[in-house]
Amino acid sequence: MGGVFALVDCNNFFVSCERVFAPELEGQPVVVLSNNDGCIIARSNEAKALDIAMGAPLFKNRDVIRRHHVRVYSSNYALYGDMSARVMSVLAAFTPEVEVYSIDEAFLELSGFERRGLEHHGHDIRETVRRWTGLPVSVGIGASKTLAKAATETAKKDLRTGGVLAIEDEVTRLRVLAGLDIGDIWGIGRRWAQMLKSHGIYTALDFANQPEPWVRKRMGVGGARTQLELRGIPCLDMDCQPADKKTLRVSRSFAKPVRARQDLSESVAAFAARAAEKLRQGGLVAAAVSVFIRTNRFRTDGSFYRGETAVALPGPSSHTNHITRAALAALARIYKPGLDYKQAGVMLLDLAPRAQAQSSLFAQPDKKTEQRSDSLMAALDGINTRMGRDALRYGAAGVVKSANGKPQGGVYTVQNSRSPRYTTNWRELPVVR
DNA sequence: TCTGGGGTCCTAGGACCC
DNA sequence: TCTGGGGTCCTAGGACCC
Repeated sequence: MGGVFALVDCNNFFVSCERVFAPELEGQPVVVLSNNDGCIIARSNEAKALDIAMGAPLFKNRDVIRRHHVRVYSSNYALYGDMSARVMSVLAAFTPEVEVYSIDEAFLELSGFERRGLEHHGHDIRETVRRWTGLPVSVGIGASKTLAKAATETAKKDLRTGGVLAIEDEVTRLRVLAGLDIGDIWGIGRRWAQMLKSHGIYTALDFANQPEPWVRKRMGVGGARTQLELRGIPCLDMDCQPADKKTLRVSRSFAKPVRARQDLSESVAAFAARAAEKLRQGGLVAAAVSVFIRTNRFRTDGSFYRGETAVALPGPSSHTNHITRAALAALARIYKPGLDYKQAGVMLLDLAPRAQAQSSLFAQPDKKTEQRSDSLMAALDGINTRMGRDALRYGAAGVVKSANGKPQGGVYTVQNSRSPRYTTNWRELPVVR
């Protein structure tokens, strides 16, 4: 009994996507930046070897970047999203049981492939993805998702594995867990790793062997589940249908602090409009809108302010004007004048499929009004699809103010070194000579 | 000077009800 | 003046993930 779980994980995904279209980056240190070019969110192996940390601010790494000629890219989500879809479709050819876990990872259920040899099968997957997409992946296989994750970690680090490792017997399981730092276990984050180390628990094996009640008491059901999974008892099933989203968020940091209420309102209105658009794309409606604003959270002088509040919509809706109005009402309750705001966001709550959403008893709009406003939204989305995002916007979202001419609806953002959208924009297709 | 964005789940405590 | 127990719902906060 029990399943066979494989995890396929793209190596240094964002960097690898850049390399597919710029092969001269092969062997060079490369990093990819977050929004506003603020943090380093992906690193090539060469960049990792220079001790450039994940999530580190760019400005703290200027020196090492200059000294070692590290190539720096702004993030290009249009490209990464498209490359991700290609990888997932290759994986779907291997088994119908694929769970897309994140932009660069998927779980596969491989029961029945044991006779062929699981590791052999893993190599087959790895080479096929490489051939069809140009992307390198690692494959880990085990009796639970957490063991598959652990196997992938090890396959990545240990070059002798050739990028594929299957945990098929007890000896291998013990060896892998003994070589895995507690903080590298899937489900054990920074805080818990710190807590466990303070109790002398350093490796995944130490943790797996800890008495269950002790783990349960300090780490709750989540910790207990991780422990069982490491022992080879699966607690997490495959989840091939993407779950229905419950919340949806649009937020940005500002490249420059925002103080004026008008500017903040325009940004929040722009986030609300974008959130409503995402909502309609998903065929969903929201019941409430939450807004947050915050000043610089890295300030140490105690001046940090964070305000957040939610406002219920009159009834479940996906209409830009309903959502914007609620967002601005929420903003009015938390805005404090005279502060330098660094970040703001809009979150839509209690999402439900549009088809089964019930109108509130108190806010039943007459059919005609509702139809008219539905077709207005459809027209808005249609134009923005054809002409590019934000071709048409509500006045509340303000005018274009980005530093590099990219329309962002009242938000001040920068993106200085984005690669072309090779695969999703006709004007930016790679040219073969 | 400069520090991402978008999610999920669990738990503890309070309000409220019977 | 004395004074129960249990269930449910909501919220805030904390942990985790990529």
